[in-house]
Amino acid sequence: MLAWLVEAVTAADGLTVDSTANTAILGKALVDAKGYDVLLCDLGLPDGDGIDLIRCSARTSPDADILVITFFAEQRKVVDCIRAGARGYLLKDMDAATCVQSIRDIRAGGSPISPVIARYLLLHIRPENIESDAILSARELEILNLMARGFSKRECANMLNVSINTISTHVKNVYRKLEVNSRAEAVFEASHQGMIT
Amino acid sequence: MLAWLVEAVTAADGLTVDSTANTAILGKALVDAKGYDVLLCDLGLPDGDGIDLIRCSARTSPDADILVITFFAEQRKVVDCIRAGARGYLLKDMDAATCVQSIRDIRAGGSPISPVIARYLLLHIRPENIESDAILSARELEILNLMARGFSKRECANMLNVSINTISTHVKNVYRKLEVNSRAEAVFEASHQGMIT
DNA sequence: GGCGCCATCACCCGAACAGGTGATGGCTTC
DNA sequence: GAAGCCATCACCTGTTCGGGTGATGGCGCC
Repeated sequence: MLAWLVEAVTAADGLTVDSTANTAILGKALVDAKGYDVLLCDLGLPDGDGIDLIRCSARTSPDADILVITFFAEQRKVVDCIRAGARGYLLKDMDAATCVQSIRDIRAGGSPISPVIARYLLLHIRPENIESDAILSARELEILNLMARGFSKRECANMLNVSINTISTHVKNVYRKLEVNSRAEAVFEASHQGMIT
Repeated sequence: MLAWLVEAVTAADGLTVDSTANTAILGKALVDAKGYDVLLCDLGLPDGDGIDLIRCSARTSPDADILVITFFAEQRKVVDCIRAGARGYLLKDMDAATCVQSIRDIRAGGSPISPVIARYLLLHIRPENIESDAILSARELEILNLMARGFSKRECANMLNVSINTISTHVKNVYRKLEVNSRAEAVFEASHQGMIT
């Protein structure tokens, strides 16, 4: 696999292979040495997790693009890699042309991602909530936001120049609409549904 | 563009073009008629927003795959489309082969996404927070999660089979670590940092 | 013109909460 | 073996919150 990859990249116009490693320890040494533009990284290394390598590279060489090329397609691993700093994720079933094109894409600021992998990422984008969308009034949302920032009812009342009783009423209505019965739960729900940021 | 697309799809083995529309109103009629497997949708329609079409299709034909093919590459639009129900997003700069392959991919459960677009989605995945990661103990996190679900201290105490005083102590420590001083703020912060889901 | 929703305010009560102080034992880490 | 963190528990105080009931005026919609 490594040999195949090196051949494909070397054959491509304008791309050169700087160094290669087939273990996590050797890879770590290459990352520490810096000086690369793109890091192609597998996850299933024999002596360690490739994610650590990604994390390390993201810290020491933030300008380098990290492209994961692996067999693994578990949702958990995919998201972990992205969170660790990977900017592309290819499955080991693409052809040489796709691979080379992906390296060019990632260097151009894009994020080449195999369709199967991309589906996992899409699941992380919160879908629109058809029913419970914008059911809170502007005032209620405003107050809920203040609450999320830790302000008490009395503080909210002062900030909005209304009575604390008014705040209480609004809060109660928020609870009713979100079907919750505590401030923490309301903030949690609202945060989940993207109402507050 | 539409003609080019129809030609490419028709020429592909196993794919047929059911119907086409060049306005949002005509598109709406096709969506209402149902019976399609894949909806290729542009965003820049002359008489309406393509996102409404996506939203409508996602509701009436949830099993159909929606693939956005458009010039637009604004982050806002991209995320809105995904949230509305799109499962793929291609820029209008790919060749016929890529387009056809993408339709096959999306039908196979994948999500073909142009690299430029995918980068926007990656920005929506919360990166690892190197500093403030795992500063909460497992127990504290557990209790914070229960709190976010609306359970009171007493309820938490019963569920975890400990004293309510213990819960109080944990909660206080959470406040100290997150530098907050209310339950709502703690939940908000934790939710923001991805500690609770 | 009524119905619904919004925003505003008032009063009440019992429960919960924040914040403080203090204590114990266990478990790593240096 | 001392220091640090964790998990556990206790008691106290004043404040806040949740929930209930009730009221007013404004605005838009059919």
